[in-house]
Amino acid sequence: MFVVPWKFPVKVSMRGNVITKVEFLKGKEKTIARRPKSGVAAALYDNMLAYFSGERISFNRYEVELRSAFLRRVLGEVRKIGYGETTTYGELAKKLETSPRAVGQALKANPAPVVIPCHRVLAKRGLGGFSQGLDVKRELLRIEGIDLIT
DNA sequence: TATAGTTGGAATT
DNA sequence: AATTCCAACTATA
Repeated sequence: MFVVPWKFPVKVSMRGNVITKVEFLKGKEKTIARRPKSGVAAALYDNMLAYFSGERISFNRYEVELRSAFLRRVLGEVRKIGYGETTTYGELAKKLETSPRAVGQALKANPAPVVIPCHRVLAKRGLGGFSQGLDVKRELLRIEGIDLIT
């Protein structure tokens, strides 16, 4: 487990080389940022720092622990969304032949925001929701240069 | 199994 | 613009 310093510090939990959880602290908890010495964790830490400073980073090579097959299906599709691009719940639902609501649920259950870019999935009108807080979602979109209309 | 709740969307008033 | 219905999935009892 390690924490990446940012506007909203990011806490990353891992088991081996697999990411199990990513969360934003938003100043609620106090955790000291520290950098892993080596391995996948160190690479991820560096990638995150670069990402938050505006570099076009892809986290697709990192493995994330996903419980259900449905979650893997939906989030797998989400990971195909490129940097700076967006899609909607409806689009995903159509592609996966499911309902927009089910997609929303899967995204809410996403254990690793940022690594799996669920923030690039918006509602058809406006900007859906975000389990870690909408302020975080807006900030992430802003970093990638996506302008919100509403 | 039954039921209610979801980061939605479309239809209807 | 506000309300109502729909759909696929999950969590809970």
